[in-house]
Amino acid sequence: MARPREFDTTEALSQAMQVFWSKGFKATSLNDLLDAMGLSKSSFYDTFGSKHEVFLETIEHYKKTMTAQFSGVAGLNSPARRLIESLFDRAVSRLTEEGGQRGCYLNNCVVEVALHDPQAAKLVNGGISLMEDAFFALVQRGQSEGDIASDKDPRVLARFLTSSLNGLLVLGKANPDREALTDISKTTLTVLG
Amino acid sequence: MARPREFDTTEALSQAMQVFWSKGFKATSLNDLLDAMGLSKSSFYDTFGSKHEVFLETIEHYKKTMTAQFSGVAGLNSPARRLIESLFDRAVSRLTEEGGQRGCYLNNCVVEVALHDPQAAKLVNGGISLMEDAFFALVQRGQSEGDIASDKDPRVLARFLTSSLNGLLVLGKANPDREALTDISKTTLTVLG
DNA sequence: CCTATTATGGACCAATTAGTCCATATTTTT
DNA sequence: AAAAATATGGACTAATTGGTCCATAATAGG
Repeated sequence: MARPREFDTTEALSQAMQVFWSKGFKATSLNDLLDAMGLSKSSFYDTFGSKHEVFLETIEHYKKTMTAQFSGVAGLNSPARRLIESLFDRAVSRLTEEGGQRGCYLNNCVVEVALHDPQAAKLVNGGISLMEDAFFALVQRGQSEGDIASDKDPRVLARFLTSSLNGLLVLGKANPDREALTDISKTTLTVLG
Repeated sequence: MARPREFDTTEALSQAMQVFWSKGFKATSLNDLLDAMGLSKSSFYDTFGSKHEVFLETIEHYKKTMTAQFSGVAGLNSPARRLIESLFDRAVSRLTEEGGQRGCYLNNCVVEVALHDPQAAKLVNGGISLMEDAFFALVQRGQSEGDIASDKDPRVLARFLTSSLNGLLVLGKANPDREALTDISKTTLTVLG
């Protein structure tokens, strides 16, 4: 019918997310976004509507990529318990890398914005649920594989792991001390039995 | 020598902290501050210098009040383990109260600001250390009282508790579901043995 | 009374904010 | 060739931002 879009929308969204992730919603200016996304102001508003709408879409985008990653991990045929451990290990590694202190995007969004932006809050909550569900599936598998104590409620363990991972990421953001983070990570995993 | 200050500086600081706590640093405007602190712009700048300086001072202020609270709790002669439990209980209660979802001020500051504000980051880190130290003292006491497993490194436990409490607060901010939060809290405490 | 300090309010500032509008040019499909 | 959609850049807006400056008034101690 007409001229096709020249830029990749999800790629642009991904770039926008990077900026929000690093600077937060409020501290990200329109120009920051335009630079990162490589768009003219006109294209930006034509395609995305407003700063806030892009923001909401980046949360959705994050959920998609995160679940893709998670289901990738869960699909590996290593023991589920090992997979859980490696998730925590990777978190510690990332936090102690240079520039790896951005934490979890959902986490950042909760803290900065959840209280005053119900739309964002809802999306973020969905994301956290996905995280919890992923842990839930892994815990169940771990229990049937015999690597995780079966007398414990998998839903409770999943919640605990979700909370712990978030705590780890916040603390690591504040002070990326590998030893302390490893301590925390290992202690957390002892709960699995 | 001269006319004395009419307002209470630490009271004003406390009010400023409330605003930052609710809205975050960036989203708090100068007018928000003036309203909350009950100061004229002139008095504000005379006394505090700038928005950023007030912000830093609110972090210090928080540390003072927090440590006061903590040492108040630690001074009680209930068993240390009970005190730790009650800290988590209170967190859950607060989170499930109306308007109790602001989380931990230090936590909020870390997430929003630590990456781009080294001065704030340093202060916040100090605050988190205080928290960890408070847990450390309680854990040690709990171990000598026989209520906490003595074969575990108290420093490690203290770090774990600090991280867990932060995770709990973030998750509760996202979704103040009493049942889920209680699950997490109880699971966390099982680590104490 | 004099001086030092504080308090207040308003004028003022330059910069930045998100967002609109428009005219123009470029591609595509029919 | 025409229609439909996209791209671009620049002009423009109204509001808000943090912050300065100043003139004036009140209040304390020496």
